[in-house]
Formats: sequence, structure tokens, C-alpha cells
Amino acid sequence: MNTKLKYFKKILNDRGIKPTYQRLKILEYLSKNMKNHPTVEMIHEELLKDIPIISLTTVYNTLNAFLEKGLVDGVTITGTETRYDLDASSHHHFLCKECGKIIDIEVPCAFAEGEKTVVRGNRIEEVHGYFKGICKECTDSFKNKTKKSNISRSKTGQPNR
Amino acid sequence: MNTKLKYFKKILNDRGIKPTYQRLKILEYLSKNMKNHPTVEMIHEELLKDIPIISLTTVYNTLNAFLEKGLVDGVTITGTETRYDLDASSHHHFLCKECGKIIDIEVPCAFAEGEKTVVRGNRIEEVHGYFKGICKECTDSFKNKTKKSNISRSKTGQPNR
DNA sequence: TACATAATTAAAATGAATACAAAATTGAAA
DNA sequence: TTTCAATTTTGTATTCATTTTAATTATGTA
Repeated sequence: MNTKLKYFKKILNDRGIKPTYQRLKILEYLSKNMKNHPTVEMIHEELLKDIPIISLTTVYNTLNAFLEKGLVDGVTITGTETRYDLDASSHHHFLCKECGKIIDIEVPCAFAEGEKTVVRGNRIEEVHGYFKGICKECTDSFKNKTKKSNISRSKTGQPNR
Repeated sequence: MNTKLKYFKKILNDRGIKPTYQRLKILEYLSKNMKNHPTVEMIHEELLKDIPIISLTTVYNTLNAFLEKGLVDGVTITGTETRYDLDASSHHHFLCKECGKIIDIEVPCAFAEGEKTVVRGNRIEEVHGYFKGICKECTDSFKNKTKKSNISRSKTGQPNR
């Protein structure tokens, strides 16, 4: 077993999760795709290359176990599916309406930083914040397109929502 | 037609939504349940009393139309269903893990207030913020229970998650 | 009233997530 | 190593929210 898997094994043991092969590979995938916020489908698809018989149910079970133990964060932004984030600390996300990617975004927030935990008697245990808009890359490439030609603007500039 | 429905008719017309009877009743329901953040099912269930043949699809269609025209806000917090809010302005929500209710919550936020719209080149168009925790009422009733008897605490104090 | 357009309806389809039961794997005890 | 109970994985079936589709009905205008 390679060094990294040994490291992941320790992480799971520390959280009280029995480290099976599929769980290790799922954890490995998540660590390799920290920025991607993958769906269950994406994780399953990719792992099938290594483990041709891994079932979708196992990926669901594993991610739910990881969630319960606070190893990952489940993010629902699109409304249709949960995206998973190995960084389980409170932080904000940004969904680009143009290219669909979800990225971490750092903003000042007293709640996410745990400085404030009660509002009018309501005890806050989880903080969820996200934005929707046009990411920097899409904004830039749109600018470039309109600079080159204005004819195609109405077509290419169409946001998909 | 009563005065209120006339008022709702104007609201729909102003947004470019043809005011049909079902749409008016859905809007009326939403205005009567501003604090409830109802699901599609809840709206449909209730409207069936007035309009026994109203279809679930119509409620879906109507809410989607309202969403597109910015008349309502669709809030996905539980992960399983969309809750609807007639107040479409950017504001935060709070889900109580104990009793399940979703309430509006007012917190200082430069993004929700529209003061800041760009972060590292990413253009923010929508701001979504919500919290999960224990609401004031559940916190208080828990305190009362433990004050009266400690025996039942482990049972009654169990949060459902 | 007639007509075209839009809305409503019911039924079927989709898609994410869960439930369930059987088979396989794990790890500890003998 | 063998045994065995507990846990995990697998595959299938099911649930539930939402969307799609196609037919019917309502709406507003000429």
C-alpha cells in the first residue's frame, strides 16, 4: 500500500470509520479533487476505472458516513444534487451560472468564522452561504469575445439561465 | 372579485404574468403564509380545498413562472424540497433542526444588502445564506423540560438529526 | 361567435437518493 | 490457519420531488 493510502487510513481510523478499500479510494478521490466539489455520480464514474464493480450505493453510503463524522461537507447549491467538499470547515461557495463550476470563495463573515452563534435566541450550529453569478474566467472570456466581434455577442453572451 | 384578488391581479400584470384564477389563488396563499416558507405540496394541499381540480403541475408551473419573474424566492435548505418565499429580496433563513420550521432571520451582510457585488473578479448576482440550529422556542422549551425533571432529558432533548 | 394563443390537466418519465436483502469482506478469537 | 459474528458492499427495487409530454380547456381578441 502506498504512503498516501496509509495516511488516509489513519484519517479514517481517527474518525472511527473502518478503513475499507472503497472508502480509502473515495477519500483519495476527494483529496485529489478538492476544488471540484464533485457529485456522487462523478465520484462513482471515476472510481469505476480503478474498481470496476464498485456500486453507486457504496459511494452514497460512504459519503453519508463521512458526512456524519464531519469529514466532508455536503453542499446543495444547484438544487438538484449534492456536491461534496473535503474541506468541512464553514466557508462560502460560488456557482457560475455560465460554466456551472462551483468554487470556494473567501468572504468576511462573522458567522462562518464562529464569532457569532446566536441571533435573537436562535442557536446557530451550521452556517451555509453561497453565491450565484458569473465567475472571473467567464467574465473575462466574454469581454474578449465582444472585443473581437460584436456580431456574435447576442448568441455567445447568452447565460444559460 | 374581492379587493385583495384585484390587488394580486395588478401584481401579476405588472410582472407580465397573465392573471389566471389558479395563479391568483397561489399568490393569495403565499401572501397569507409569508412566514411559513411552504413546499409545493403544502400549497397544493391547501388550494385543493378551494379548487378541487387544481393540479400539482399547475402549482409547479406557476411557482416557476413566479420565480422567473422574480416574484418569489425558491429556498432549498433541507436538500429534499424547495420552499417558497414571497419575499424575494436577499435575506437569510434559519432551519430549526428540532421542530423543522424555517424562519427569516436578519443578520448584517454586505452581500445581501447589495453593497458588495464582486469578489476576486467573480460577479455576484444572487446571495444565498442560511443557518441550521435550534430555534429560540425549542431552546426555551428544552430549558423548561430540564428544569421540571432531569429524568426525561435524554429522551426529549434528542435533536432529530 | 370564431380563432389563435396560452394555461391547465393527467399521465408518464426522469433523476437523485434511500431501503432492503443477499453475498462478500473484515477482524478478532480459538 | 480456521471459524464466526459483525460489518460492508453490492444490486435491485423503491421512493419522492420535479419535469416532460400531449391532450384538453380557458382566455382574450378580431
